[in-house]
Amino acid sequence: MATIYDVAKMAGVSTKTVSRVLNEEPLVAEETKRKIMGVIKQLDYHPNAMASRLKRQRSNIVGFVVPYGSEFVFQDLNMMEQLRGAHDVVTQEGYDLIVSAPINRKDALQEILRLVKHKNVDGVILYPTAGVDVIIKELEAKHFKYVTLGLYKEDQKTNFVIVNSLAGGYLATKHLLSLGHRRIGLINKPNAFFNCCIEDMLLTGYKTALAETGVTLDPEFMVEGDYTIEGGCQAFKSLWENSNTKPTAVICASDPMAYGAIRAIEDLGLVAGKDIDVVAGDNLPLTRKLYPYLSALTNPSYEQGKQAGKMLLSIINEKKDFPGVTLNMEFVIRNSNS
Amino acid sequence: MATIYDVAKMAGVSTKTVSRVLNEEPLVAEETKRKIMGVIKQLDYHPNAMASRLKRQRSNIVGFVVPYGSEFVFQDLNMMEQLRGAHDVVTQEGYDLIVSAPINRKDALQEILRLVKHKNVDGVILYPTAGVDVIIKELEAKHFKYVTLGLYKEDQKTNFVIVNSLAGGYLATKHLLSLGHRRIGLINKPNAFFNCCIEDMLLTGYKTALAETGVTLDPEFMVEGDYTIEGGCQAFKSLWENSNTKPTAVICASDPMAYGAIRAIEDLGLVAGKDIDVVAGDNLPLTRKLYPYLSALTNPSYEQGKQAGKMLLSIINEKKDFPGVTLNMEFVIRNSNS
DNA sequence: GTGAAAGCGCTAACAT
DNA sequence: ATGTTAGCGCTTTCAC
Repeated sequence: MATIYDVAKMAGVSTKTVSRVLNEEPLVAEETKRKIMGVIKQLDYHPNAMASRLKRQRSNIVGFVVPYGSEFVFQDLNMMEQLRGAHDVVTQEGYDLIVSAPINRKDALQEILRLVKHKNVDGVILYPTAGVDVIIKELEAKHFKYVTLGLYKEDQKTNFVIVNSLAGGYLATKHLLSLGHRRIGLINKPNAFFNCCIEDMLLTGYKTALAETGVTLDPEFMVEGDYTIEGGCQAFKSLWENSNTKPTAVICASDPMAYGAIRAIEDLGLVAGKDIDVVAGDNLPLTRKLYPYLSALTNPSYEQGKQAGKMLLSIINEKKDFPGVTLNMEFVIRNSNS
Repeated sequence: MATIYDVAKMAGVSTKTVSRVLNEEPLVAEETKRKIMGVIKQLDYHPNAMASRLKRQRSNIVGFVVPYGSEFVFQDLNMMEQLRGAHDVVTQEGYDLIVSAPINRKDALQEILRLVKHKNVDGVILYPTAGVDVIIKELEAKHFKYVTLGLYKEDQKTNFVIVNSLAGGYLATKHLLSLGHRRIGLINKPNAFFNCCIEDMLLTGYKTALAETGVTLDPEFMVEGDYTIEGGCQAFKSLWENSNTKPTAVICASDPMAYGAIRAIEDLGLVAGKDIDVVAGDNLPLTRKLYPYLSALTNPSYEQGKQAGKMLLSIINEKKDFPGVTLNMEFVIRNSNS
């Protein structure tokens, strides 16, 4: 493989001049430049990234570390959307993206440190999970760059991108109320799944809308799922069995749980979207195709990943923290009477 | 950040000895080793990956390049399964995985060369798409390492992992025949989607099974989808409209097409799995959860990714090509009368 | 506008 | 069993 020396020699210039051309620095005579470019093409020369990284002390790679193991992750379409958003924005800016999905939470924490301490990456995007606060303290002490998808502590002010579901929850509930529903189930996310410390805004929106309309809150209608299809199915069934007056509609905090709820509804011999109105929680592309009639909260997970990637690059380049960003969940009404 | 010199100085040894300890070479006295380990811990020293890579001329990173843009890719669960398989096996072996999903095919080809020529990665996993043969020729000329997921030319002998759907297609058809079906639709993959040059084994299996049972092949029952949900939906509808005697069962070459077919069936007021038997083409985890009653071909995409990753590492480490691997699609019967 | 030489942090010959 | 020294291929002072 040709090196910068070969190019320099053949062009009859110094390596520095070649380097200048490579890095598009000014102050190179047009002619020298043309000549060098010619030699580069002729030798099919490509600067060795490893060498320039060592010298620059920059890998131009960012890491995306996910907890819970690859099995979970690559099938979680929301996470994939976040990943996609991060991928798109960092590759756009000339960075590469390393994806790492260690098998369990403890490994994930170690993985973050491995990537960063050995200078494998210039920064990481990570999820707040139990124990992550210790890791982040260490990152900060050593000035390693990171962005969290969610809050890792209540008073986190910087370096995060989160989604607030308040408006979504409110609008979804309002919508169902306006359709005449008075017994609205809520299959919520588990109380401490990704982030341990933010208020449950979906629930708040739900409660607010009910209160505004003068509908009394029935604890029987609020259950927890675990974000999965099975969880949604079970949750709906327990909702149904344990409530004296059956719900006529249900809001699910995630799309997979909505899939599960729909299956549960069908198992009861009812028709989702007709006998029981269902609102999905993410509005994934897949959902729009599988159940086009479903009204849905819209989880901006792609945008979240994108913002996180963008923020991480800013943090890396400007060597300072950035204020956190909060995205809002929206709500999309679709025709439920298909 | 501490360097190997700091460690060497503090431990009162040479950098080489520290290096020996780091790389777990033998021939280091137990005591020196212990002392060095102590210093390493004390300084929280971590070898700089960029430096060792430059010296070793190895990045310890492999690339996974997907065509068709991130939007397509991160929502394609089969591709994600392949990615997951590759991820799991390469991370296990101490490599990192760069995922790159350029927006169009032409970019993807350039992306492969970029990753490899600049020594960003030690090798790439790639898909055979139109034009890839030129790229691969270049890779081979420069001894860059690669593995293809599919065949990029008819007579490819090495460095690929493919899935043969012959047995799956045969068994699926046989199964439907044994249930009494005589008019079996086939929603096949488009004639040249990923790989341009392998025989359509699914079709062969289908035809063989029909012939064996003495059922005459009806061209009306064979349509092409485009791998997507919408494509499957449309394909089933055209199958239905254009056939004089309607099919009573349908085999879909991919899971998303099965989802689409099911929607089409429902749109006709029929019940999938009862009025019309549906066989899905991948048996993705999601499918098992969404439509648990569906019999399905089983696309070993996770295994495919794993094998590809493994093969790539072998190619990198042993500096020679490896014979291609063919995995078989299997067939899983589930209860269709739910 | 261009070049000489030092050095990023590690590993590998080749000593001893 | 351990140390010395010379790079890996680039970028970067600083000088001209």
